[in-house]
Amino acid sequence: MPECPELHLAGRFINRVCGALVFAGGVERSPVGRGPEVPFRSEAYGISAISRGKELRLTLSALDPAAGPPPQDLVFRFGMSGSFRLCPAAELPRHAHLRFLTRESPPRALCFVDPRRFGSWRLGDAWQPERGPCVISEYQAFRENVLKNLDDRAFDKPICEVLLNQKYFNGIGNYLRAEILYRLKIPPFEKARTVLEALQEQEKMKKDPSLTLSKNVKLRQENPDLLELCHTVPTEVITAELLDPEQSDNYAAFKNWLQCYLVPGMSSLRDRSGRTIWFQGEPGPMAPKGQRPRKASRKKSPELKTEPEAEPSPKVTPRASKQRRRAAVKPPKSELKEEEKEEEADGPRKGHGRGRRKATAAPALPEVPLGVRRSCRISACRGKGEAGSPCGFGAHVQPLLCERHLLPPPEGQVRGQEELRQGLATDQG
DNA sequence: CGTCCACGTCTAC
DNA sequence: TAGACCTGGACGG
Repeated sequence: MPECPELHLAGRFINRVCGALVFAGGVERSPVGRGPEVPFRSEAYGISAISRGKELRLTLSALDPAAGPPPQDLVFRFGMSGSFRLCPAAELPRHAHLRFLTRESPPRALCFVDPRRFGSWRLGDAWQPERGPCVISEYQAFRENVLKNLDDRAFDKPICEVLLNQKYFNGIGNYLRAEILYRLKIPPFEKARTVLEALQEQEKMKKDPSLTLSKNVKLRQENPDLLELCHTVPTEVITAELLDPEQSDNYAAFKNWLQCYLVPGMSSLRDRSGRTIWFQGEPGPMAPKGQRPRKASRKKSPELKTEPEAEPSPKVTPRASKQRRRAAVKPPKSELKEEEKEEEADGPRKGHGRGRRKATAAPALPEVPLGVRRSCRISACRGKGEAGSPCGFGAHVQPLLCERHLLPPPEGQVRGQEELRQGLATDQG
């Protein structure tokens, strides 16, 4: 669960739940984990955590500093699927790549779980130097870092792409960028510098000395700018406790909170790095060409078919071509070995084993009209009792949204922001 | 069964 | 600026 709210909540979880626990022994690492062995061993140690943007630092400290080893720091990134869980050491979840064992009997394990293994850890206390200040915990520094560097070529890009640049927006990810831009109805492919320079102007107005302090505060709260939202939107997720690491199978509140990302009725496009940006309204001047905004509808393709959608340009989306190529070029390297290792590392599979795909020489297809891929893959309403999936909230989003909004919004008409306001803890009164 | 898609970086043309 | 790196859920045939 990997944008700054998830990292922050993971840290809070570790401090609250593990703060009272005593850990013992060495740190276990699965052979496929994307990080080094941890050279730390103590017969009684504690674990504390702190997050910064999309990184999380753990500190292992012997309870008796005089007798034990010196403290060991570790900095994690969660990739697309990383998380921390505390569970009985005898029932490790699959993909628990790093484990800290408690001294209890029976012991439990604090696990870094990461099915896709895009996450990693490094030894030492250093944050990744290229990453900017945290949008949550270092708001002022974050803001200044952006506004002082608007001449950087990085801001030549569309705002939606710049929001993923961790040098300036450490902690923002794909769902947050959509939610933030949506609150201000900023076209995602407006040039970043244009958006942010305008913000500098507003800055001056807000510093108008004729305003009383309280009026100024009110003005700011009622008219948050883009950079403020980069702080308050993720903070909403945290303070409203939408994502509870102890209830990792319950994404109900979070799904309910999303106003734009994955929401039926919203449009989406691929940005220049192939990531899906969700938005409402105009895409903006720098929108990639050859792609038409796609409406996410609750229903699946049949009605889309009726719409004549012959793609005028033969252009293929980057993603499409990418995936086709991957399918075609599939040289599995020494599979058996990998499979065994994974088996050992991640424990027995729960369900039906899915045999590895053979390298079927799927021929590289010629370009396919976009319309073919255009159909909405968001599932239809399924009601609540759906079994929880081990990771990812995407699969859960739809049912809940449908619960709340029993009817889909008519095409083209989207719920107003106010209607959706959740009265979350950002109001400060 | 196969294809598409996912909360993120990295590095190699 | 494409891939590469991965697993697994949803969906279509």
